Amino acid sequence: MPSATWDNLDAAKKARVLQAAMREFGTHGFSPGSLNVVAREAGVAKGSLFQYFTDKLDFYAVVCDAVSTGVRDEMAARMAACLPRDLEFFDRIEAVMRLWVDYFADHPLERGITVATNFEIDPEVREAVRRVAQRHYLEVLDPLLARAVDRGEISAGADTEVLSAYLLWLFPHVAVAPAMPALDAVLGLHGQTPHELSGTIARLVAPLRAAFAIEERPARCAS
Amino acid sequence: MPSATWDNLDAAKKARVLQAAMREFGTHGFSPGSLNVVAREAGVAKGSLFQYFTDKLDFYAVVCDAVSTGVRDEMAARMAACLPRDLEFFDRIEAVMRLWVDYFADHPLERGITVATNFEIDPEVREAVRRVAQRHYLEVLDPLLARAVDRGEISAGADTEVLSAYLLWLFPHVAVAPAMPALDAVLGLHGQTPHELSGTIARLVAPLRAAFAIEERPARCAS
Amino acid sequence: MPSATWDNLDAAKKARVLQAAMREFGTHGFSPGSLNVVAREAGVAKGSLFQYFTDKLDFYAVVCDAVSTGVRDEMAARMAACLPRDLEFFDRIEAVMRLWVDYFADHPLERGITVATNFEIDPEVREAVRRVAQRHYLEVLDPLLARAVDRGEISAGADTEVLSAYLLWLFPHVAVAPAMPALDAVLGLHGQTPHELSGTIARLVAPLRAAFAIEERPARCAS
Amino acid sequence: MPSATWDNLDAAKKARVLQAAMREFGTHGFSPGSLNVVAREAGVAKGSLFQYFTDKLDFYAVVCDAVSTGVRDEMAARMAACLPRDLEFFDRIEAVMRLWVDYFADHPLERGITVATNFEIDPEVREAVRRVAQRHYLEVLDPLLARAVDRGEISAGADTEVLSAYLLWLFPHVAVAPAMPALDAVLGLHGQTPHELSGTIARLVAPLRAAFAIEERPARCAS
DNA sequence: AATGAATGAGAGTTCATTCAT
DNA sequence: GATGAATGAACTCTCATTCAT
Repeated sequence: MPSATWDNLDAAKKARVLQAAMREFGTHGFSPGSLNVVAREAGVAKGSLFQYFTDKLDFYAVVCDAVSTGVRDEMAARMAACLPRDLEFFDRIEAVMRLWVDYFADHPLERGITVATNFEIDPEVREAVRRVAQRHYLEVLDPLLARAVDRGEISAGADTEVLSAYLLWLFPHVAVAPAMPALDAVLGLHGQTPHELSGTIARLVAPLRAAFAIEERPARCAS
Repeated sequence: MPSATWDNLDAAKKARVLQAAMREFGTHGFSPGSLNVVAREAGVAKGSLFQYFTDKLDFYAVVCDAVSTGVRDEMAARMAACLPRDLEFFDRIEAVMRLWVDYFADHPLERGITVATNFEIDPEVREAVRRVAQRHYLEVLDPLLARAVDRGEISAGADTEVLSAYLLWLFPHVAVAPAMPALDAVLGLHGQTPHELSGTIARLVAPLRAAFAIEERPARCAS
Repeated sequence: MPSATWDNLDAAKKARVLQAAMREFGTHGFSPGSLNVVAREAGVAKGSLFQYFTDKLDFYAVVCDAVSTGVRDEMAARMAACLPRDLEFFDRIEAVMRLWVDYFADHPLERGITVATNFEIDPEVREAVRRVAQRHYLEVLDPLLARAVDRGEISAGADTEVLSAYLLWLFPHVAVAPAMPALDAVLGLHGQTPHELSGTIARLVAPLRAAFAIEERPARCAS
Repeated sequence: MPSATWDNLDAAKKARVLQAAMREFGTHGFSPGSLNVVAREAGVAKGSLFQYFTDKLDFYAVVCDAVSTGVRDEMAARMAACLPRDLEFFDRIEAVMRLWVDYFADHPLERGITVATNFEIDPEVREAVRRVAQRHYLEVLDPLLARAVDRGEISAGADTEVLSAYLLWLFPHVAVAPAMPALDAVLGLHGQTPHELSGTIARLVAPLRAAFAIEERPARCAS
């Protein structure tokens, strides 16, 4: 519940504040993130932040909300622009994931907040921040899934909830792991080139495809 | 690199320090966790902590290491005690996962540290803490996987790295999600009864089984 | 010295501002009382307060002045309405004190400001606020005293200044103590019922009566 | 509940802290009093105050307690040293009051805290601070009163509670009013010379004497 | 080896006041 | 005349770390 002051704020200043907050919270997370630093980097008075937001958490929630909304919109646009109309479901998932990875590779600030959102340990904060992000993910995924079921690309009886759960883990994981040392210990996602990532995505999607797709493809997944 | 002083410390005091640290870091994570609180709750002088450890991070690393070692040992014992000799691989994974879930349900302190380890955002800290935990996981998983390949329960050409990656996500997830609101948005893991959890585990393992197992079971997974 | 803007202000808004200020300053006193809160609760802009008044102290003085004027007027009205014409002086004092107590019991806002006025510690603020209140008290008391002397109810040579001083302490004390824990330690004024208060008032007035009245009553005061 | 650290503190530093606190709280009261200022003037680190005391209120309570204990002890000593053995009760009260006034005239710091204690508006703070002071007052007054009753200087049936209440008001009033402008509006206590004060004290005690004393003196009090 | 007092930087938050609109 | 955004100083309180004992 940011104040009207925030809503009506000069767009440039708003952007500066958001940007500084994304950098700070994205680097250190919520609790260790410092409002002093945000204010300084944004070039606004510390007190001003408290005229925009009721408290630190409110501020953080707004930042995360703005980011996940922005990301979803941007992704929707890219999906509309770049994806062929009638890709099979898992091919589409792979394609989206690659767009996703590309986007976050180019947007370290958004990536930082995504990390912070997914790695928040405090229950109250996580609650405030994560539900929104998950909703945005699901609003993109659910229609894709529904369409896949409709078109018979996924077997009617498939456990789509579990599929959702896996995808909801996969998406942030591949977005974030390439820039996060010591996150993924097996596939070596950290530091992979775009080309390598593309391959890794295919490998990661393969089991889901094997398990869920009505196949005209081979079900076994070879390395 | 804890000091010799720490290594030679009276066992009871050592236990008190570890316990207090588990509670504090497990509740708030590394950075917001307070050494003041740990010292107070452990009943040792604040200064003593700095004679045992070089700094906060060193301390934290030792705590996390101790926990993940302890968990692995305990799990190894339980697996030896409770698991039938010749379970098929995925049946065994499910069984282990249930043991895992039971263990963490009864050990909130260890669960807390597991959460903190998996949700650490600071790269330096994560590095210090997470590699160890992952190594312990893999030391349990890898032999199981190797045996499964040996016994032909997994197809020879299967992408076992990807399987590892999935399992490495699944294990902490099911251990931790039941006690963490707003973590899992789809399957409702939070607050599930042991019986429900058992079913959820089966659902989560099903796709991996479908994708990787040499089947005598049906490959499709229905909800 | 409130501005003309304040004087000409829409009566309803004026009332809202005064009311909010009474609540805030009456609860916390001058220095800890917050203009932010007053403005918010009154539904006026923070800046407006500074158009009505030169600064916080000016504002506070106006509020206190308004309250003590209002109280005096109300008390004058009640005295005219409720008091028999020819009560003896100390009987009248007791009666007035009971009216007084009743009034403040029903007017927590006015009571709050009375407390704040009497408990202000900062000399400049106290000066600005207390002289007015005392003048109002004395404008009520002095005529009563004068009449009493005139009518021979108080001995001609009596030290009426001292009597004034005592009454000037007694009135706010009994008005305020019933609602203030830890003010009066001996008589237990805090939390007394109206009936008990009536008795306490009689006890408190008794020594003054004994010392100052030309007696047709017994001079000793028994408990 | 100050910490052991405080209790064992180097006496000189303790004195510096107490002195600085008396000055600050005595001048501005509890809430507007600044711990920053206290720390600076005492020459200790801000953080140190929080190792001595749990919070500001705890600190303040300790300061007030120390002051009222000190004052009572000093007064007891002076009473023992300066007062003739068998003064009549009200003569004694007057004498004590003069000692009292002298003491506070020479001890502005103690006077400041006495003011702050008696003028605290916040109920929680007042409770924490005032009960102690009142207890100290009563521990001095009650024996005097008891002795007076014993010796038949006060009539057996007298309402000694009311007498206590008056004295409990009189003592701090005369101690404090000479240095506080705008406190007393009638007797002009502010700025009186010691000699004038002595007379004022006699005038103030006179009515109580008239009302309560078994008289060999005239009961009427003339100005 | 153990202690715990001392530190000062920094945390989030509130404040009265200013002034451009 | 009314507004409310902006400010930066000040607030209480916590922190990891040092070091003399």
